[in-house]
Amino acid sequence: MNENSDNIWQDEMARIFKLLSNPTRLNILVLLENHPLSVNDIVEKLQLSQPQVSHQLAILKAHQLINSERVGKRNFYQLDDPHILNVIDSTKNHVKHVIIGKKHGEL
Amino acid sequence: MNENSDNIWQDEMARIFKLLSNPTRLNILVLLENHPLSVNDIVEKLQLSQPQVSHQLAILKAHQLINSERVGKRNFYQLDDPHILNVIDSTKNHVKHVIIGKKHGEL
DNA sequence: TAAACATATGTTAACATTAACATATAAAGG
DNA sequence: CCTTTATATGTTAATGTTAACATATGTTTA
Repeated sequence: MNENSDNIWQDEMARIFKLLSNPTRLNILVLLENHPLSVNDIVEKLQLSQPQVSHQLAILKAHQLINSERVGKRNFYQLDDPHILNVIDSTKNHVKHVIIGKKHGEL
Repeated sequence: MNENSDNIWQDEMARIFKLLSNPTRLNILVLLENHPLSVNDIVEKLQLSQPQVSHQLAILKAHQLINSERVGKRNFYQLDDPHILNVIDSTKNHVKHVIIGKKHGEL
């Protein structure tokens, strides 16, 4: 009956998935899983250009996946919603499933 | 220490998220959450062209998110990996979080 | 307030994705 | 074996995304 009320979320969901579908952004999110980091921290850890990191951070922030706090000269970014870690984690499980063993029923 | 061993999955994860980032594909997956459906079933439920549905089904199948079985003239598709439902579900939670109440700590 | 540092923004070209259409294949029934 | 039904595939144009670069902004400290 309200099997259809979920449709409301689908568009927004697609938007979230699009955010996560970029390896750079995904890497950033995973880095932030443990602790807040400055832009430069991320630049160094991921070996990317500063503008690119800033750009992706801006996108992630615009969609409320992360937030930032200024400390002196530096901007520290951190995850804004722990749920997103669940998303990433669930996907990790799916990926393991695909990579390791192929299918379940079918072989 | 092996905080880095997860990096192996990130590329494949990004690929999965890309699959989920298309509203059409997402709609299809959600439809299949409950029961296998033929191509035409999906066409009717989603009001899309048959070629487009077939095309997206092919993509989903190529990435092992669904599989198909021929019954007479029809091809029935179903989810191949229940994990993917967890991914969708986790994301639903995140989306609710964003839409309903904005942030947690910050207000 | 100028210099140095940290980060953000704007622009554009390369590339990837999607949608729309025509057409091809495959099975079933007459 | 021809027709109908169900689905798949190929092609192309429109659109969206990413990466790379130059440059701008904001903060601190001398």
